[in-house]
Amino acid sequence: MYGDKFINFVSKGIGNYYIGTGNPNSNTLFIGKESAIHSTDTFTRNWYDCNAQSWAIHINTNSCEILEYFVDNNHPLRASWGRNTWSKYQKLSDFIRDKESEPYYVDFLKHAFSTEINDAPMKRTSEAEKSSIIQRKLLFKNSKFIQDFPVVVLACSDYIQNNDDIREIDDIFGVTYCGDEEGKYWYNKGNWFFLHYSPDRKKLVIHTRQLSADVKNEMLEKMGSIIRNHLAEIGEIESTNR
DNA sequence: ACGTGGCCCCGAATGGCTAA
DNA sequence: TTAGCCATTCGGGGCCACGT
Repeated sequence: MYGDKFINFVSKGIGNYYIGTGNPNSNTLFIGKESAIHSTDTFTRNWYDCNAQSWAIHINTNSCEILEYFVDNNHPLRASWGRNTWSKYQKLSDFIRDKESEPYYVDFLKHAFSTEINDAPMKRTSEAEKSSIIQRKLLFKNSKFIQDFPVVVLACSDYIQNNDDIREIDDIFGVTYCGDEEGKYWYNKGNWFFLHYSPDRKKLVIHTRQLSADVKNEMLEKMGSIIRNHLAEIGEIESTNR
């Protein structure tokens, strides 16, 4: 059910780092800033800290996480639905699969895997501890599991950089920016994304902002169609029951 | 009438730049 | 070196159009 690359990534992570959530066998990886968990929320903190351990159990028992569910009135995601990150991931996933969005329904976890570039959860990004991001970038660079996804969405804005001096995205993911004409999508100062491809064009890495409040639907729709076309071109239109 | 989603504005925080 | 200024980002509040 799970491949060696993932099993290896999980076994090294027990007691060390956060793995993520969703379907590790999918073809799309979402990388956000950090999990939005309040410092006083011990229950969710505990869930986060035990993430690698619980993946080890899933591997040993051939089970998986709950990958689809309805966000009812009592669900913590309900109040901020439409603004929070998971509702935006869901919408993007719907565009990728060219599917109508169902209100308050989560199933993008079946079709994508989600993790964070900062392994230090905090409710607000401004208060988050950011000193360990550099180590996690190295972890991602050296992980076969992370590198194998043919589509990576870096939804973490300034936590990772590609500019005149620093080419972190190129370096970590083995890709290059394909230029302003083909690869730059700019809607306003808070809505933009950039395309990067591997030399053989099989891997697409998209750099964008944290997908949460004030994200334009138009941007998600365009991003989704680009990902969909890419998956079709490399013959990865996903199977439905992985 | 009401709920939902899209959008805009505001505040807090950060980081870069510059002038004193 | 440091204070001040500005641009950027993200969460929250709230308004409004639209459809049922």
